[in-house]
Amino acid sequence: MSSSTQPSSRGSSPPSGALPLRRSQFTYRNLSQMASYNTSCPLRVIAHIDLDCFYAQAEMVRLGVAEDQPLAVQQWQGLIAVNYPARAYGIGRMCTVTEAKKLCPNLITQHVATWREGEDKWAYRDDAAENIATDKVSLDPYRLESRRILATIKDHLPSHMQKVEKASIDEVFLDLSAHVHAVLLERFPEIARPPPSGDPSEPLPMPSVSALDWQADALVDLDDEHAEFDDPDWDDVAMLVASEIVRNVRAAIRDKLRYTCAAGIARNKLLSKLGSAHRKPNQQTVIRNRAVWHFLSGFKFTKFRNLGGKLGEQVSQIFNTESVEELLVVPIEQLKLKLGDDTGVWVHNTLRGIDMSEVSPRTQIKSMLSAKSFRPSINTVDQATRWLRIFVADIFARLVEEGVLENRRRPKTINLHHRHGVQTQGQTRSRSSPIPQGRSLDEETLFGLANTLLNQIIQDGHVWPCSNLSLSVGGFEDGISGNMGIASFLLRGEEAQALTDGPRTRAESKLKEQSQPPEKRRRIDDGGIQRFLTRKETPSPLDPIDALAEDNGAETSRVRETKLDSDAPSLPDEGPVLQANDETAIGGHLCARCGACLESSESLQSHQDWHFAKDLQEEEHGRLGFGNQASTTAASPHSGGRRSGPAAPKRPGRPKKTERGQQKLSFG
DNA sequence: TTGTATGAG
DNA sequence: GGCTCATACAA
Repeated sequence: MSSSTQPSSRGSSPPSGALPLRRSQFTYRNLSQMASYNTSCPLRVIAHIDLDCFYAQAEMVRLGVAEDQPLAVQQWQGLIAVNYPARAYGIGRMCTVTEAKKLCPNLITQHVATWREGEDKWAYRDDAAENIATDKVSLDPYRLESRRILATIKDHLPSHMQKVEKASIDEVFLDLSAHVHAVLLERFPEIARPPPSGDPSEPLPMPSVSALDWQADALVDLDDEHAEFDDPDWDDVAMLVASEIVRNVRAAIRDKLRYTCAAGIARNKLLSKLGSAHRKPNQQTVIRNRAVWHFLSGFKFTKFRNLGGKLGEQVSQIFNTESVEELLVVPIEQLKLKLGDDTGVWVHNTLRGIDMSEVSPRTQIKSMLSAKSFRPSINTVDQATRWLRIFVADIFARLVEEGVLENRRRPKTINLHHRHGVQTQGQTRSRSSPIPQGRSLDEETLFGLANTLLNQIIQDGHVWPCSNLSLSVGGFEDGISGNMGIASFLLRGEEAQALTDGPRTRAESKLKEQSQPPEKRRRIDDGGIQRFLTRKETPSPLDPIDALAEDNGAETSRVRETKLDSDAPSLPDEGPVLQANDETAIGGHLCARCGACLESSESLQSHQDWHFAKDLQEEEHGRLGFGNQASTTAASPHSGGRRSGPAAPKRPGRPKKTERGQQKLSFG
């Protein structure tokens, strides 16, 4: 196939004879769509940042070992992360500790921190591996480091343009569209002016540069033969700017925290994620729109997000191939027929690198779980109860970090899962119950609830032997900071009144509703198969509560705004472009802050007031830094760890890329 | 609301 | 494999 099968590729590019008056394939409207994070904007720029073998790096930083020191993180007799120096010795995932040591006698194998019955805090213990029967793993040290990294990332983005989604403990997505938009206007004054014709659908002039300076570090992924002859258009320039931003963010993470990471820059989450996995340690990859087809064609689709499991298996069974290229020729009707309409359409789009899913500005967790697999199974209520104590201690400590004590956030439900039988098999059951709201939540209360759930499970019989138990809390809700904060004076009448009625009452509920579209809660991020492009009429006001929340300690004292009316007025921007049938907000008032589409200027104003209030609220109880609260851990820098083991996550994608064409001048 | 499955790191 | 997380869907 050629790039013409690719949606966004410059399908019909004029003969390379350079007419100075050639127009961009993008319009003024497309440009302004960037400012509102319109998911169908063809100039959208998304980045995915992925820490290199995160747990291993965290231990390296904690222990202060040299960068080239082989190190692995051990969990019982296995390895859960291996740094790159160790991988050079052939140490990988499935290595046992002894094998790893044999391969590299110099290897440091640091065991993860553990909770231990009788102790009230997790800690790094020299004898953890031999105490699998009494210890339980704690990943807290990594959660804390994850927060520091997240804060650093946010610190290096403009306070009103931090659209960051924490995808996992060591990954984030950034929607850099608005940020890049601002940089473009600044660097290219010719497009900062309104369209000469006054018509937003007028094409932009071509960028005033004939070649882009992709720094060596930001490797561009190739094209097929001819595409490189086309002059760069605005999407290429946008990618370049984003690549600069990402390079700076990575440098900050490295300089301040001593962590390296890989990154991918592309037009959506799907592609940026594939991009970050493309060149692994400490590098970044740009996938320009014109290179998408070439980049994807070499993949097995089972490498794509959501196709790595049973769905992918099902697809490959039905069509008898795992190749993207081969599946690409299957008509969409065929996909719909075999997979169902929604899934069929989703697969069809995904194979083509089309993904309109939002970068959901969520950095807070929604549930927390503490679990233990019992190597020798446990067989008594007493044993189970003792584990519950540890689970509760673990979870409660984390709840404190989340601000339960200040009633900042608290969970609504508690669940206990149980697995009967041996090892990984055996049926699992669970029981859950609401967590009484009202009074403050303490450790004993939690323990009582957990015990009740345990008793319920026991009553159902078939409990012993038990091979796994896990306790989790979820359904977190934001509370109102006790002193009915500053936020309240911004609220009008009844809302303000309600605020005083007590924690988390109608006022909050109301605000919540307002921040989330009517019907259900809009599915902002990925997850489900369907729902990807199809809809998206009004850009959802991304749950602002979550949005800013986690900017913990970050001293990002934000300043008032309301500004950027400059781009807001571009209001009803809609995205023709991508064939994906998505018309967007029509005739609404867009909030430049979050992309929400309000019906009237009044509601827009009110909505912006809400942002203001929320900001103040956040500012008020500015979350404290995390670094310290680790209190418990005896961060004693001892090095002679134990064994080592397998590797870390992902790996470099396999596509065969023909690197080429990039360098040249920079902006005029 | 409660419980199970799936997918991911 | 073990330990977390998130989400969709069924009961």
